[in-house]
Amino acid sequence: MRRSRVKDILASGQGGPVLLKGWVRTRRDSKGFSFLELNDGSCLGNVQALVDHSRELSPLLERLNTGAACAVAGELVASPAAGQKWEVRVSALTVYGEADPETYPLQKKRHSDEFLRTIAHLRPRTNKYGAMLRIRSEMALAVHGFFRERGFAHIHAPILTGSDCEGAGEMFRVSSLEPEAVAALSPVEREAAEFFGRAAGLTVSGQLEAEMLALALGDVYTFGPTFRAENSNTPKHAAEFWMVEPEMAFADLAEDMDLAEALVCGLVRHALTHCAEDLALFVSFVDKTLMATLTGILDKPFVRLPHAEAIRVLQASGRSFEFPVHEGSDLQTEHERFLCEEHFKSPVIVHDYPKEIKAFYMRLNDDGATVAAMDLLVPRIGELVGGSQREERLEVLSRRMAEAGLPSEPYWWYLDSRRYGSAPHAGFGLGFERLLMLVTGIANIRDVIPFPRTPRNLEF
RNA sequence: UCCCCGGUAGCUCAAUCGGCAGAGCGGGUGGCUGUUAACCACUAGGUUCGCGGUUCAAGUCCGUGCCGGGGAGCCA
Repeated sequence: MRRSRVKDILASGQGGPVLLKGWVRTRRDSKGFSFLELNDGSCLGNVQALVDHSRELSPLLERLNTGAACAVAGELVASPAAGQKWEVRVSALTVYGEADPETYPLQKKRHSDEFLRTIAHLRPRTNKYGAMLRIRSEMALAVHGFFRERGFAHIHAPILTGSDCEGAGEMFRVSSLEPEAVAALSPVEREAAEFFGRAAGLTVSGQLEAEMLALALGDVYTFGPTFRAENSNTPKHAAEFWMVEPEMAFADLAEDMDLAEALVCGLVRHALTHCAEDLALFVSFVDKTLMATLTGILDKPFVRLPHAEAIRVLQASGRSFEFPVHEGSDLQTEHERFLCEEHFKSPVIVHDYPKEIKAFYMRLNDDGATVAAMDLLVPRIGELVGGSQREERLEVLSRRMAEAGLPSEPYWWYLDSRRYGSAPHAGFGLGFERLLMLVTGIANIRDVIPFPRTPRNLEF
């Protein structure tokens, strides 16, 4: 007999013979029989199983404590008691793996996020992390669905990269050489000995490669792991995270903002319609205002305002910020939060930043002072998306690189795309984990990644 | 990396002015009941994060290291 999933059992319309395999969430003993509550990860809910203290079943039942893995076979019947629609009358029991209650860390009680992080290998068995991981999976599929519907090609940007200076952040070095062997080598010898014959690292962004493919396939996107060796110790930074990076040929900044807004709204809408049960857990136990936040995002168009206008709003607010704002200054976290959480009470897209505070590849506007960049800010998270129209004019791009102090040789292939058939194009990066934080209300990025990598944390 | 806060039983926390180490939950044992965060009784459980110092006496005060959280910067 094939095993039934809890999800299907709970939704089934009729009883009958059933085989269920899962992990014991709790066991309640009565005189003569016990209740087992089983979860198999297919959904938030459990199925209650009724086990008689018969001569055959009792010895097996005693081995089934919270956390143990087992199979129950029996009859699915309507439950006579309140609390559940169905229950399984167990006729046969198999114990796959016991869980010693003296040492099994998960108890039938609420645990702190901090404690659960120390047992990241077991926390997916809790309601909260199970729900988060199901939503994470569903959101990843929704990303692909969103772009597929719009005719974007999913492309795989390399994870190993030789371009050292993409400007997005500190890069992890990758080498196949033994550290002891390297110590004895001169820089030139080392380069020759390296696997790639040159320094290599983990990608900090697939953007440059995505641009090449957008200039061939039209509309493309990458969705993959990204690595930053920044010593960032905050609830919204991780050393390894997943980023969604669309890139559109023949698109300008306005179309870029349109896409970002559509993507965020599309994903939020998808969560509301496809993850309702798991989302309800976060509404009850993590963030009471979550529903209002999510529906608020869908309610009205995002506010869009030029950077200079944002500065004026901040100056006119009468607020005394720790970092006073002035023309040309970058927005601090306190400013971003004020704009979207207090002033507009809405997601805000700030665009057309002073060129001095943005990357070299962003398209220089006609004013010569600003670039066609945009940041999408959302309540609580801050920057969810960062993007721009790219500089497609070879001369301007070369000049901007020189101004930024970047050597042009390593970028010969990037510049080639501006030499041959260059075209306007635009794209952005969306932090997948930050999106999950937005959708679930989870406050720390370490809790939306199964095995988070942050400074000094590489266990599991 | 900087600033602030914290580290006490398996977990969440308390411990007054520096004066005998405590509770709830979880675990174990027994009881009871179609139970459902079950309930009742009993019970075991401690290098108070490490190192050094002050003191008759340190969980408590001082120094230092490690770890965790919050804020900032960097950004997705």
